[in-house]
Amino acid sequence: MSADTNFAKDQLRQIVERIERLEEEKQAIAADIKEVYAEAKALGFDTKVLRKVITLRKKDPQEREEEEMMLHTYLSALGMAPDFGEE
Amino acid sequence: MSADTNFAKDQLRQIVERIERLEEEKQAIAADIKEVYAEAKALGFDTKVLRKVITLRKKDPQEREEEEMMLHTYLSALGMAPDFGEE
Amino acid sequence: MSADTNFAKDQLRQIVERIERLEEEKQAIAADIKEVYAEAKALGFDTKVLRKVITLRKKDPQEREEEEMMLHTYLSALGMAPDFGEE
Amino acid sequence: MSADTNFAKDQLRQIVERIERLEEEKQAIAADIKEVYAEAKALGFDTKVLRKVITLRKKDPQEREEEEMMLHTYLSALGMAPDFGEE
DNA sequence: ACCCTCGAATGTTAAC
DNA sequence: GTTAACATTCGAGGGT
Repeated sequence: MSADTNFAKDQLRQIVERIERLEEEKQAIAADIKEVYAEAKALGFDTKVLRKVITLRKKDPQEREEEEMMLHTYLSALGMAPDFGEE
Repeated sequence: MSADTNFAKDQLRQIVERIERLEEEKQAIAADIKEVYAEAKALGFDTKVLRKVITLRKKDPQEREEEEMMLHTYLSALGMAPDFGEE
Repeated sequence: MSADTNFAKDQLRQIVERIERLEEEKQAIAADIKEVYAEAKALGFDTKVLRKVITLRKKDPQEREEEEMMLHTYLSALGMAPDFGEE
Repeated sequence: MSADTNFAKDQLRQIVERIERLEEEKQAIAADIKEVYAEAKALGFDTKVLRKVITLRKKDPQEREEEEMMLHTYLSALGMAPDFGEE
């Protein structure tokens, strides 16, 4: 088997290892998150609602952005956007 | 081969056919939607922005609901929700 | 506001309506598909496998084969090839 | 407002912060993984196949085999079994 | 204890 | 070719 092929093999092995290592870390963090929810539940919080809170807080900044875009939206579509002239 | 098995085979075949038929229809509609976007583009509309408009209009009713829930959210989490007492 | 702009507005409105109408139809069909899977399940079929069958039937056999070969190559490089040894 | 409620509020705040912190970390790792795939691609590897390799390595061989068997059963019923005839 | 609904994660495909 | 939207799939959580 050629040196090139062996080289490629080693590269592949390393790539796979790196990915698997990172995925383990990701899973570990996911487990931590689950744990926090479990604690919250033990403290009497409603986890379903808690998840919703997290989701909403995540989405909020996006929505602001989108609403801003919404203004440009119709204006652009109607050829009235400030930046674009009639072209 | 038993009658039961043949019966099962026929059922499977019918199920697969129905699903494939429905998926074709779904694809056809998806194609129609693409076409409308293409027309819109030809008319000078910005399709990216158009997609955003559609998305936002879809989300709006949901958001209202979610924001309403947001109020209950913290209240529930803090044991202050109207429905639940202190338990 | 100019006549042109009003015209553009109407166009936009119509486009949005057409897209939303089509998306509703698409959703309806998606619901039908779900229903068929539910029926299949009630009849004792494994929906997961059933989905795989549908997927397989969609794919081009040749492409599929090429992917399989490449997969085998990678697995071999990692010493994980099934059936065959190290070659 | 009661001391208890204030206490609950603080707990809630801390919980939310912890979760959000962990989710950030998770996202960071997800970004790292994407990066490794990008590198692999630059080195000439097929990322699609690579992802499949990773997936395969994760799965339990036994379960995998059972699924394969059931898949074969369904495909046979549809006259699509590979390698084997109608039996 | 099981099903079922929901949200997250992945894989695919189209647009630019 | 790269990025982002889209559809599908997988898994966890909650309800019955």
